[in-house]
Amino acid sequence: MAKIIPDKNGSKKDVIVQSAASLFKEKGYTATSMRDIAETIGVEAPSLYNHIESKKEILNDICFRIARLFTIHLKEVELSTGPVLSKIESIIRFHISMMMTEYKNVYISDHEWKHLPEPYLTDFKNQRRNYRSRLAALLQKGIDKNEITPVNTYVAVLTILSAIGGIESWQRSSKKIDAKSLEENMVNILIEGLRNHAIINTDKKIMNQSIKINQ
Amino acid sequence: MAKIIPDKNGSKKDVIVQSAASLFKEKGYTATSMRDIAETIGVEAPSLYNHIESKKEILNDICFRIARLFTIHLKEVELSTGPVLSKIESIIRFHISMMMTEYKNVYISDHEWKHLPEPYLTDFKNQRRNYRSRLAALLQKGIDKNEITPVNTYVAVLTILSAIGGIESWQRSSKKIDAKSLEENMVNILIEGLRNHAIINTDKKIMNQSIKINQ
DNA sequence: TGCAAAAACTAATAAGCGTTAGTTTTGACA
DNA sequence: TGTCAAAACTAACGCTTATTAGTTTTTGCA
Repeated sequence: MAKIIPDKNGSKKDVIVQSAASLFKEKGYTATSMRDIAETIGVEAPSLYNHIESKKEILNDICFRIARLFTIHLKEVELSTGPVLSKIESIIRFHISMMMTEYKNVYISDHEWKHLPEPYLTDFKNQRRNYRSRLAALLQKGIDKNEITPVNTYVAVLTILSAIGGIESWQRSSKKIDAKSLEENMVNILIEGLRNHAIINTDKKIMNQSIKINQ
Repeated sequence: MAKIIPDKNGSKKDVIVQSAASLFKEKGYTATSMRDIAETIGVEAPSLYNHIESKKEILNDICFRIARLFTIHLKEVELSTGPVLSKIESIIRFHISMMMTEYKNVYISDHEWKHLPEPYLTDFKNQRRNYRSRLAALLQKGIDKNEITPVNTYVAVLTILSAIGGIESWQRSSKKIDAKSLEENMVNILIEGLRNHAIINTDKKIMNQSIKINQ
């Protein structure tokens, strides 16, 4: 009789959720069965229900935990001081670091949220819309201050988010290119794409200084 | 007794494939049933099999048709003359125009290819790898010629492709922003992010001229 | 109009799905 | 060691799946 071995947290549920996450990422939520999840853990499918409510609950846990982490960081950046372009850079770097440390879960949150059950689906979509609006507002402030080149903020937000979200190999990045270099390249392309290159030199010094997160 | 009304091509299969595409885009391939597809057309599920081989064949048709269109265009660009940055711009604009005219199908080709059956899955992945390699080689040529800022070409390719692929609302873009402005904003962010801003002024004239596609 | 082919239908298949019920095993503690 | 709850198990439910078989209807043409 096999059993679920708890992780360092002591939570058997986390073992199930993270095993499921691997399969959701690889095969998609719908194509992954409870029997698939059970098999990778080494138990029978009904045993999972001693620890979780339903398959949908697993997806809920993944999507909302990731959404919360992003929202918390955005709040911190909004409350910080410094040039707008540096704030944007901080957000970009946070997204990249999330891709490094939480790749599977971020991927699922990005690609499988459609299968969330109501009313959670509506809630999730609202949170996402809210996040993007606030990011767009930040960009607009940068444009107003001549730090960022005049651009449609709606397009810019989606460009940034999907560019980062689209890199498939953040987690195994050591193969083709090391993580730090991956991050610097990506930040550079996006930040230079947004920077207002028409400004005078004295402003550049201001723009390149980094923000201070208020703890 | 309902029936399938052929489109202007005269092909009933195309009606099935495009109806399926709408559902695949909305609910995902696995979550879409043959009964779902049949219902939107107004027939019973088994009737579909008079025109198609299987559900998998539908996905195959969609993914490989889109892949072919991109490959054809890339070949044209490779055979054309002009500055590399203009070639890249042409590719970006083609991707954007594909998002406008073939949104559903491009989305499926991007997001549902995992469910292709072997050996088509392997074939598709090879085609995609090949496409990206050739795009990276093009970028490298631009870097060598000082048109493009030195950057990891692997990262740049994925940044470009996923940025374009990630804009979710190309087809209903008229709501928030018109198509032309969407395109110009996106091209601007990406091209400026790649441009080598350290070069001298006389080079700029060359870089801004457009390429000539050899017909 | 009559005939053949195309294309629709109904009924049914075997397989797989998430989940529940009821039972047995396990592990921690008295 | 005996007890009790936690957590595993087997069996099965009701439902959905893609697809096939066999039949009926529709369509295009002589």
